[in-house]
Amino acid sequence: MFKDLDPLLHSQLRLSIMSLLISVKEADFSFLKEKTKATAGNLSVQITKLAEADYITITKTFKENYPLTSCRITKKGITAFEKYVDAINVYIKKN
Amino acid sequence: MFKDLDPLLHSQLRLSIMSLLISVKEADFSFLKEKTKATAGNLSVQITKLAEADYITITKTFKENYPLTSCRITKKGITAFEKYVDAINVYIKKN
DNA sequence: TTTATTTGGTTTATATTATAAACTACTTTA
DNA sequence: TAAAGTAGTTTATAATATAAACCAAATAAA
Repeated sequence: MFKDLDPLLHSQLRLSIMSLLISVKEADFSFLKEKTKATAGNLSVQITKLAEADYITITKTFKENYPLTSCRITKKGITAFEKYVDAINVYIKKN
Repeated sequence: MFKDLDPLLHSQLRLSIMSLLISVKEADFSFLKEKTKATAGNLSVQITKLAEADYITITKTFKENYPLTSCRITKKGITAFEKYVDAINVYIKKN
């Protein structure tokens, strides 16, 4: 009846991050923080989890002397997201 | 950008329960347990939470000597569910 | 008929998760 | 050179989900 919802994606913040990365392909920490309205700490934790699952890649560089953390979604991440979308639709599509 | 997802509905089991109640209108404990594959304890906890929020009503009767717990979705529950559907669509609709 | 098993749950203890607060490290500005 | 700002990370705590243990009554088995 109900497919399991990938617990890694079934989290408000991680889902927002993935949703953004699906559309923009690359986003830095500040952009994600602003769009999601998350605290920096929370965002840091959640992108790390997504990266550990290979759903995104995190690249750390410097931009004008400041550290810059950039995120990109991976193929695995896209697949997982699409699977999540299919699964949640079973729940939210009435009847 | 992202609407908040009602935390009461953003739970796999509670969402399954609501999804079922949206379509069947009334369901007893065993039915929900079977469809959701939840443990009885978990199901008991989650329907109680939904009832406390007035998203469902719980009616306890007896059927052939055994206790029978029936659930129905309320208007408030339907509204909340519809709002949740709108919100989650912001996350899962690519672009 | 008393013992075990099943039904239909609830309560409670634990594991997991999410979150914010506190902290680190460095840069810029006054 | 002290204070304030940038860009994060780590950690402590609160909230949540879940399963295990439990309870009460009914039925079946010995």
